[in-house]
Amino acid sequence: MKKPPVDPRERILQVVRRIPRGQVLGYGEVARRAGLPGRARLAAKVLSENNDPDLPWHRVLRSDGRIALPAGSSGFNTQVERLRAEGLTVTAGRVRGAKPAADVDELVWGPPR
DNA sequence: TGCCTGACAAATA
DNA sequence: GTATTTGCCAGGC
Repeated sequence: MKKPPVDPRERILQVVRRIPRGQVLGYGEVARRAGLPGRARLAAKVLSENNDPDLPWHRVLRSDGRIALPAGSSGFNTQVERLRAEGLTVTAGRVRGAKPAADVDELVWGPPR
């Protein structure tokens, strides 16, 4: 079986990396799928520390479906632009047209046996 | 070792 | 629908 990284940070990055284009996840959801229930804030910190251009961090939103970063910020601007580029609609920091990536579990943990 | 902060979540008004 | 408060856990100093 595939053994996921032991480092919590790596696991979170792994989950975020498997989010399909046009789909989004919440910090709490990402943490839970990474095997770290209740570590939503840790996921946020990890994303804030990350510097990987290939990491679709912009697909990670708050439980309210809102952009986590403050409107007007550089990160906020980038996130909105990227989401729109994927066919989604962003209004007032809110994301529309996107649905929770429920099938990410299989993408992360491999084939569903 | 102890205190403060944080790209959060859920509940309440 | 938004604004506030409380709780949870890890990381940094």
